[in-house]
Amino acid sequence: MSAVDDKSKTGDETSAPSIAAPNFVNEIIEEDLRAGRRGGQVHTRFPPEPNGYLHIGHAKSICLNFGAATKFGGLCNLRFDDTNPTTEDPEYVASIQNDVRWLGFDWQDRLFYASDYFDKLYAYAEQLIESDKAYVDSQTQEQIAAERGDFYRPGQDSPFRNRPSAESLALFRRMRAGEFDDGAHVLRAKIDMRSGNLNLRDPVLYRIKRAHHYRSGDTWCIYPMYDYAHCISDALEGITHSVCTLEFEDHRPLYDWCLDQLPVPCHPQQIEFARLNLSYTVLSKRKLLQLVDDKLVDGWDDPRMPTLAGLRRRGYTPEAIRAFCERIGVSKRDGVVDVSLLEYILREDLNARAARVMAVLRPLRVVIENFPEGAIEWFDAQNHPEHPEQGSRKVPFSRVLYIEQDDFREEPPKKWFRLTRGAEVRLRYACLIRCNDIVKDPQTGEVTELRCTWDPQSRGGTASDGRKVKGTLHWVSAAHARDAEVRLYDRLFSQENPNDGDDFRRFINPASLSVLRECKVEPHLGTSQPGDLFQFERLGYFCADASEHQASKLIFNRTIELRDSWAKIDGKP
RNA sequence: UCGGGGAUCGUCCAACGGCAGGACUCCAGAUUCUGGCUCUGGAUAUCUAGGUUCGAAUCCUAGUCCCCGAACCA
Repeated sequence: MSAVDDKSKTGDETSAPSIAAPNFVNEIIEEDLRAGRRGGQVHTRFPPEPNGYLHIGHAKSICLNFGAATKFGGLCNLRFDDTNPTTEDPEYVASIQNDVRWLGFDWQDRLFYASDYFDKLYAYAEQLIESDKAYVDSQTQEQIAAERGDFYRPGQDSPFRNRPSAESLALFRRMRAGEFDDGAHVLRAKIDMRSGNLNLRDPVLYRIKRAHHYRSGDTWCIYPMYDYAHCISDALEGITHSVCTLEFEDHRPLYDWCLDQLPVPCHPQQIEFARLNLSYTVLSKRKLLQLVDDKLVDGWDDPRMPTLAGLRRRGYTPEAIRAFCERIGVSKRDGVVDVSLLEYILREDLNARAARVMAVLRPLRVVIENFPEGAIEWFDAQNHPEHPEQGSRKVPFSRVLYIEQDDFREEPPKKWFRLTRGAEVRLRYACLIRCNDIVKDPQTGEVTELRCTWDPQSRGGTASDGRKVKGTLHWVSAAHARDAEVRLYDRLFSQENPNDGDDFRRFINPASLSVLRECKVEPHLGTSQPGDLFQFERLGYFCADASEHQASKLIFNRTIELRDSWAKIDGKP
């Protein structure tokens, strides 16, 4: 895991999240404020369970919750919903805090854990029993399940449902004291076994689970269930608007029921929105975990992962992710956002900020025959043509250069602007060259070298006689170039909806990563630091790998290609 | 067959009884020392059927389709 180290900010840019765009959640909050409800306060929370890394779907929720708080002058808490010790891990707790901070949000001193409320939750549970709103059921899990009925048949009351509350209380205390085996008893709410909403058919509130909790250790052997713990945690923190995803919609009556039975400080309003789905991507914790466990990717921060850690290592900026979350909006319709929107916003952000450099990924040797051996010309190259204030740098030019193999074709197709025998092109920021001859490997017939001449009158890139060339190529001087490894990342899945079939893993794109080990980059890149972002001119946006890049071994990740309209033309018949 | 939710360009989001709009994608063109960026133009939508109304994406009625729900997961 790479530390939070945001190299992506340029000096004059602020990382302050922009004000949340209007959406139906904000409209509800605004209306509450207008009507003077909830004491005129806005207090939200982001409540992850620490059982996996955060992904871009969580970013939507984070932006919504923190964004609403910011927009209305309120607060947003970070709370770990850690009520299931068997799946949770401190590694996740650390990564989640790291990622939320990196995204640009601040919970200040309001970092909470549901596990810190275990005492209070337990005391409330005793109250529930005393007021005959909950009872201890001593049936097996199977019996309870069978009794619950199904969608079409009502449930049946448990034989223990009318157990005297004193008896339930005594049993519950013994559950807590560790006198029973796992599963021997559960605490259930006494609601309505015939409800059409299965969540109200006497849901389990507490279960016995002898598992070591990463925070509370072995203090507890009973743990509260989500429906019971979440609403009370919200109330204890004074949450006004409890925003969650659509699948909790029919849990809302239970959320409200619990709070109605107890003398909690307040009764937050649960509001549900549609979770993010992205084309060519999986966003379920289960599947992401499987990718990691099965080593189909290189960990949670593999640059192909939609995790915030993966996106960060890939070269995404927090600003781009936030802009994306704003742009997709918030609604109750479940849909699939086209990943090309994410890519568009990424390019938009990177185009504005990334310094331009030249790098040759698949080198083809070029000899400038009329350029003296050992001589060097230094040309001035702009760091960012759209931001001249970012200055320029000197790039060395000499007799032997490298250009991209893709930029030469012996038999050029129509509309070919690049190099071919007899053609003239510009080397970016340098000069015009013409290709006179080609050298081939006598065995393979592969083109191994281009023999060219330069026009000394075109120094800087424009011909003295005003003649135009259509093609401009990037290049590096062979003698001055640094070697680099470049990792070309592409979409992890080749199927638009990888969740479609029986096994999402068969849609993994076999070309999602290809490693190029013989790349040549301009000397300037020798001083680049892990995390630095660049545009390799004419190729795409790249970042120095956050964990493996070093001065002695340059490693760049391709964040995203530049749009390539030539590929379209070239691809046509 | 039960409960909850949702249906607007290919995709996402707007329009809150008064000209269906924006963004992405796609197509065409201009510009360009990045076949990038930028700019211009174009294509494409109100689930269906009735009703209310001067006027309906919006209100009413009846359908249709899609999503979620039967963990001692969250």
